[in-house]
Amino acid sequence: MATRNAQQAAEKRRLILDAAVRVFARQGFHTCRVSDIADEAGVAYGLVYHYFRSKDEILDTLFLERWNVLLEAIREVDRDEDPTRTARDKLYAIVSFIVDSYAHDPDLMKVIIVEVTRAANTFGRSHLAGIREAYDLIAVIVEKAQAAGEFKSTVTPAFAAMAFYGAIEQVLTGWIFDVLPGAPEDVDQAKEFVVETICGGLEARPATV
Amino acid sequence: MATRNAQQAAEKRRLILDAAVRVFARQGFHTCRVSDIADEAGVAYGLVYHYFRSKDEILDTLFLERWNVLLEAIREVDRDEDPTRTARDKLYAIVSFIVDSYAHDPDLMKVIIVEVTRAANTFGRSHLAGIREAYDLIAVIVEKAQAAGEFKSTVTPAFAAMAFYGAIEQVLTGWIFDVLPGAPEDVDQAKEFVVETICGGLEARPATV
Amino acid sequence: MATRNAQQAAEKRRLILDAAVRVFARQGFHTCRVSDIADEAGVAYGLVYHYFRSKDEILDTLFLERWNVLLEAIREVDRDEDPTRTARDKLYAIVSFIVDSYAHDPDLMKVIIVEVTRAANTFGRSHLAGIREAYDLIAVIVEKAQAAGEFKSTVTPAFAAMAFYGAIEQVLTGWIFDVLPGAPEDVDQAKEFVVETICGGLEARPATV
Amino acid sequence: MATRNAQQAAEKRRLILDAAVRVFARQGFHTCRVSDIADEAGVAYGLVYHYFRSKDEILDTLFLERWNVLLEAIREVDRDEDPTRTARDKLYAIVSFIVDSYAHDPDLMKVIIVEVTRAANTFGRSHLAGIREAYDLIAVIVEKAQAAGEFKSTVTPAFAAMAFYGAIEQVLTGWIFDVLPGAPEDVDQAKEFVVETICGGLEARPATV
DNA sequence: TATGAATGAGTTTTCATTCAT
DNA sequence: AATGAATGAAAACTCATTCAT
Repeated sequence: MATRNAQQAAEKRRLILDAAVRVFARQGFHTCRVSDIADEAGVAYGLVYHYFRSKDEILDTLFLERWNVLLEAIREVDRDEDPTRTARDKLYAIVSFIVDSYAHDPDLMKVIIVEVTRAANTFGRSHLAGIREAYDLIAVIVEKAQAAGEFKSTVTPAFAAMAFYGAIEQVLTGWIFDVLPGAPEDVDQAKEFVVETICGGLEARPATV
Repeated sequence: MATRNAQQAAEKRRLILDAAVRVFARQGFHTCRVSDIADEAGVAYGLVYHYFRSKDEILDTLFLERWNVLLEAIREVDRDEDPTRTARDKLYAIVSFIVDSYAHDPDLMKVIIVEVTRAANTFGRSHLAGIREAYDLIAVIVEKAQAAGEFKSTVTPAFAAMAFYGAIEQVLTGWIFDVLPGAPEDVDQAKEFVVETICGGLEARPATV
Repeated sequence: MATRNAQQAAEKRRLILDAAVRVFARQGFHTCRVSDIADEAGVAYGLVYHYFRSKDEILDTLFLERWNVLLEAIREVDRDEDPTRTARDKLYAIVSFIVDSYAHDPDLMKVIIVEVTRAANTFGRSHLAGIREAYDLIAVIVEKAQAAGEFKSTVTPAFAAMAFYGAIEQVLTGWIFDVLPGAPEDVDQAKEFVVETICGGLEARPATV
Repeated sequence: MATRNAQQAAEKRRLILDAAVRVFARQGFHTCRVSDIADEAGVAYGLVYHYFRSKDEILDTLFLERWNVLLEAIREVDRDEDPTRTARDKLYAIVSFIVDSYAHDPDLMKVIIVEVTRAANTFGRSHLAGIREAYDLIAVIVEKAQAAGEFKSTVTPAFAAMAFYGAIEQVLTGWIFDVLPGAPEDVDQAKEFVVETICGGLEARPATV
């Protein structure tokens, strides 16, 4: 019985979180009201405050839920000790995960990027540690590849990580803003494009003998 | 006399704009109050509304002023018909301009990026045309380079432009968030780094004979 | 339970409306603040906005509530098909209703007249259709009386209606401004006075043989 | 020279007053801004405050200028000791003056009526003495007519004066609101209509033998 | 757990009035 | 006399959060 109720409660909570994603994506965190979330979820106003301490906590929850999954995915990639796996392949796995996340739930990724990751003054600041960890994990991959000779050492790993992550986020932004074609095949191709651009570079290679 | 007054008025207006940059950079657009701007500028509350219709208009003005300069700079690069000038060199000129803009007035660039360029729900949406123009101008450079054989045609120009611009903005974001070293020499080196990463790629090239 | 709450909510709404009547009557619509209404009602500031979208909406509500009752009363008089009922009697019923309304709630009638009916630039303009309907209904009574020979046809019905209604409103204004004696017996007598003046005229009739 | 300047000053003052009439009539006293008046007059903002202490003072000036002329006109009518002149004739002279005032400058009469005469909470209150004097002067005419047997004594003079004045103001209101035809011939006819209604009454008189 | 009424601090914006030139 | 920039008090309205039921 208690379990039953606990489960129902968890479902209501999820209902509110999912509604919040749609509302934040549509109107933006600052522009929407708590009542918009309640309306979207079809629950009473006050119930939102039964499950969450504040409006901020909803966004925090949303971000952390997803970001921890992302971090775990990157850690998993990094943990792989298969010596035959290239850095390019690892980076591909990361773009792939992020792009698939977007394809699966564009609203959620939009909220995470627009309201947290890129919000230098508000949520970005308070989640900096978590965000930074992603950068660092990517940097480690680059660092190892440089040590192994797969990557050149012309740029610092930290910098390379930022360029790589920035390219990904900007592509998602392109889809969000509708300035980049976002059909399913484009989304898939984007994974290759990012890796090819960052790893292979845009320049044509001189013919090798 | 009239000239004198007009000039003084223009200076007051500038005073307010400059104060707004500092306040927006420090507290964020949504979090600051109009009175913070007035206080920072050392003028009376109402004077802000004498020169600007609304708080929004201040940010719009700030963005447009700088963004038009940026667009003009990119157009200038694009316009250059010197056949010996490589695309890599043109892209370098663009990163250089943006990075120098940041070095010259970090607060202003922070505001432009954080509050406009990356604000998908509010100002970013309303300035989309201007933002998009920058992407398009960069895409044209890539397209020409592909046609000339300098760049591979593996990725679309539009995509390449996003990756390039995203890498730049992420580097600035790194400085803003203080997760990337931002000493003067780092700032200068970043120009090379971006171009080297995007044009040359991270991967070590196979030895050419 | 829900009924209980709905009823209590309706009572709070009424509390605010009644408080608004007193405040508008005392200070005038433009001169009072929303906080004055909240204070007078003994509720929190925000509650006013929980029940009404704006300060304007409060006055609109107040006006419409009462004016619709007035219109219905006039329609009722007009609807009466008793052929023995004179136009003078019908007009008496109308003055009577309006004057009794004033006697019953002077503040409300003051607000309606001062802030709506006579406010040509603001609320009067937006409620013109409703106000006009009252004039028209009165005009119809006059028209019928003219056709039946009870009234002379020297003035147009529309004009007669305005003169009649204007006389009434001015009497109320006299009470509001305290330039006309407003004791209970005066109020009662005013009904006769208006009808006698408008129907019978001020002039002494030549002796009839 | 000084005279010249004084005259020019007087003209500027008049320019502002005339502009204020148009602006008050169009937007209403409460809704317009002092800058609207300045713009309409084509003078600098601050000049309004050179000639008038406050926005209120402009309306006060406008009202008093015209109202004193009106009072003088009524006094003149009253002063007339010609024993053959009927009260009906005197009342006709008063309606005539007011209606002609409206025909000559509708905006000014609109402002006086809407913003002062009928504004029980603001200007009406402060100009009550002047307004009341008009009522009293009319009442005296009625009183004398009653004493002379021209008018019946069924209603008090004060009451009759209010009914008479109310009918006039309502007719002007009808024109202002555009619910009564206001062509030149209608305006002229209205004079007869008011007097005929108030003095002769609406009812058909029984045939006299 | 669920509801939605109640609270009141906070913020933008307006605009009459003053004042330096 | 004339200008219009400068001042700042005032007020409507918003909305996150609390609370009684």
